[in-house]
Amino acid sequence: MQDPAKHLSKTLKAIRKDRGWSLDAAAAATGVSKAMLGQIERGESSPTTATLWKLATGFQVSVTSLMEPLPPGAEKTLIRDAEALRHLPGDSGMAVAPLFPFEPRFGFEYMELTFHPGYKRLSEPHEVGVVEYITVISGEMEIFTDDNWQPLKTGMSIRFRGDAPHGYRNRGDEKAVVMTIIHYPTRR
Amino acid sequence: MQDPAKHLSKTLKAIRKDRGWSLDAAAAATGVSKAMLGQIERGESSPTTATLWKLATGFQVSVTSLMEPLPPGAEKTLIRDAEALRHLPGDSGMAVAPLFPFEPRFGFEYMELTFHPGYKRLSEPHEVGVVEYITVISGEMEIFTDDNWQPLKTGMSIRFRGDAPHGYRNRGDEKAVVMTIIHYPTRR
DNA sequence: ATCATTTGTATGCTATAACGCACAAGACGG
DNA sequence: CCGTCTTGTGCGTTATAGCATACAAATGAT
Repeated sequence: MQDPAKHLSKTLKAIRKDRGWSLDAAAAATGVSKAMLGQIERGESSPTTATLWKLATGFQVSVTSLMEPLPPGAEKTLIRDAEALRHLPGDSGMAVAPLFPFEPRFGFEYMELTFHPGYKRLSEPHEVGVVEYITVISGEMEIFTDDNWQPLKTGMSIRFRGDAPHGYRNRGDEKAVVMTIIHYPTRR
Repeated sequence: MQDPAKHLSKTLKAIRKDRGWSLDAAAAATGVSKAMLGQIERGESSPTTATLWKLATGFQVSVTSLMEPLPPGAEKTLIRDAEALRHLPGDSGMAVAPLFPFEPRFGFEYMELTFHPGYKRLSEPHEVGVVEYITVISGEMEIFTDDNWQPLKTGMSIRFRGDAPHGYRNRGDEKAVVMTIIHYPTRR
């Protein structure tokens, strides 16, 4: 997040110009007076949430896009090798390769997990609203969710609530490798 | 989006109560007077973007979470089998299995791509702010980004801008399978 | 019980968001 | 050159966001 006022004024004007709208046209579309629109664009006024709402709906954009400067820049290409990142935390039986850690602007983390034969773990519910994605890359495993164990073969994916009791286990005799996305709602 | 006023008042109070803060404590943390805080929580006042900013930073949450009602709930567990979903669009040489299509509240789509030997494709830049993640599940391939071809072996991942010219090719003699996440910025 | 402390709400006041209208600068055609 | 239209900005008024303070109800301690 940054200073919102400057961002708001700039993007608002940019959007309007992009559509070729005059202040009058924008006023008609949003229900906000053109005088106020001009002041906001010039940074002389900081609108209330009510008018912010009118602006967003009138322009058909999200409130977020008006408030949060989206690309915090520095969008560099990143390359990760799971082989190099993989490590065994504490108890083991499982290895984790944190490919792309959580970043607020994306809202999720992305990693590779390896479950060795016999591994089993029941996880406490996370923060409310968390959603987990799992794709089985090799081997087979089972996910506990909605009160039963769900078998997943290679190539299968599952999406389930992370804020409910859930678990992972590998009852096969070869290791299971999965890709995991954990999406957090509230921090976005 | 919904009526923001009610959402704001409710969530603001919920967050404050969740932390066990009094109006005084919240006022100290945010820099907004407790009288105003009370009015906002009661829906009697619609704050300006400036104070909305103070609230978000003081409570250490995103502006978005205060403005946009997040998950409409009903988070059912979903299971996808790439084998069943996989299909070849048009020209072919590539197969796509759309595991989890785009949903606004998550902000990304998630799919499996298969590139057959000899496949090559240069992609036009997408919408600005788009970021792509690719993990090579099997085989090897190359990604064109930042003006050169980046080789990726099995197990390697890359993250790059989708709003710049980029491409995919498979110069090996076995097919390459990758998992792809395409993240869209604040699209509505 | 009584007093002190902490809670949220109500009050009066100032700053400013928001409106409608009027105005000045440029564009275009006559 | 002169109307006429469109653009954005300036002005005066009203509505309300925002603050500081005072107040009433609840909580707690002795």
